[in-house]
Amino acid sequence: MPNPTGNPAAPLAGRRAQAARNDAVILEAARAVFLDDPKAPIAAVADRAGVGISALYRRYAGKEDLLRRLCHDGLRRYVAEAEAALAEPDGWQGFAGFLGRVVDADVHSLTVHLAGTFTPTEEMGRDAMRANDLTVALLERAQATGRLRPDVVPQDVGLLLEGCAALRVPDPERTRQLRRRHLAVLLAGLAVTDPPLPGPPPAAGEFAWRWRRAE
Amino acid sequence: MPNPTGNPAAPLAGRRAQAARNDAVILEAARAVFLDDPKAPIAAVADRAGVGISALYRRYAGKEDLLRRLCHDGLRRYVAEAEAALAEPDGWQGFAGFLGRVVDADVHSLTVHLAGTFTPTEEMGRDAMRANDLTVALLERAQATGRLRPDVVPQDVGLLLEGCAALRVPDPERTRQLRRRHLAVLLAGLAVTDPPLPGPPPAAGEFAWRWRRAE
DNA sequence: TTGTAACGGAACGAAGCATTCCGTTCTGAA
DNA sequence: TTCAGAACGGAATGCTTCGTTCCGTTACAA
Repeated sequence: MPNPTGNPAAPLAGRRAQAARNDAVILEAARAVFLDDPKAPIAAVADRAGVGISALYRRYAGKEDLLRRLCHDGLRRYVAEAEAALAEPDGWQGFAGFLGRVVDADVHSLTVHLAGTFTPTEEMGRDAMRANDLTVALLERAQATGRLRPDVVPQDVGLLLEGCAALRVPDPERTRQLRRRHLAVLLAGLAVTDPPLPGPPPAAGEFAWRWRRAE
Repeated sequence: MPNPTGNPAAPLAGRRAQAARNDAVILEAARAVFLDDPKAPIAAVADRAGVGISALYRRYAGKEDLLRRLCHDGLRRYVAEAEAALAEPDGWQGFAGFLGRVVDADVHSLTVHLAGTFTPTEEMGRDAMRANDLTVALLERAQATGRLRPDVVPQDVGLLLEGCAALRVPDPERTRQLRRRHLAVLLAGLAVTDPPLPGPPPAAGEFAWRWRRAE
């Protein structure tokens, strides 16, 4: 009985409304806390959300459940941004804008840094493959414009994002600015063909181990 | 009595020699372990070194002592590399080569990632200031050649290094290769003046908080 | 008025970890 | 050959942290 008033459009009120709002508050708090420290105790999330621990356990079976949810949300965000970027007419603009938005959203910390702390679902596996396909498409389209150096491979994208995500200061907005600055250097370096990139480029399955559960 | 044979040039032998060798083995193990995980238990260091825990405590008053030593060594390495780079005739080559060697040596993980886990000594403070001065000199010299974009500031160097240090895979040599690849993109982006870097550049004392002890 | 969804937070138990302690081994000088 | 002690291995200790459970309370809905 999701809406006891019988009016499907009426906003929830009273305790039910508070509970619904808590769903969002808790998720947001969890995002902030685990972004800051992937090993943070679950009590820190409750504190940040301003709720008790039981409010958390009412919604998630355990810490692993919450982590999985956060990671999956990040993955979905990545896919959504990539799809939006593919709709952009200019291939290079689409690629560059995509990176900027993904860096801003801190998607990388949500996915890679949390990987290994839970066993992924099958749906996450599918979404990850889709994310990979979209990345390839985005990259090839950008390279087709001639503005993106031809010797970057899809796996490089993840590494670029990781480099940006590593930058972190206490103030989130300042963090965003510094990452954008870092990304600007990287993009300038990607828009140039000389000198070519050194070393064996990262291979397709080279980072799969990240998703294996830490033993 | 460092050399009981009385011969100053004779190599140590027997138990004393083993102990001297252990000094190096332990330090090397600590480096590897804490590079991999700054929060690693001290027992992991002993395991990796193939010694017992007491061999560690014989040499260092506690974990904090060991961490401080490791960090200070990294700082000294940074200073040494910077001095060597200043001796190089070409300003741009000196700068680029410096970054490469510092990335290879993983100095950044040794310093910033370990910061906050111990109270620094005064000597470390002096060395840090010296490192800063050398970085400024290196940067200005590179900019004077016209090959380095004029809108990078000394604090950007630390951020570049941090981005590279974030990349890590199980195999150390592969890690080095991937970081070099990342650095190549960054250097290409630094060698170009357009577009200018966005956002307020990092300020002088903006990262001092990293060195305050975690409470 | 009352059943109950939602909650707050103390309590519990397990795990991890820095440090200490003690018994053992081996060196090197007498 | 003897033996004091440097060097060491690793179990024991005591403490902290953390995930999860449990129970009493609140306030809405009927």
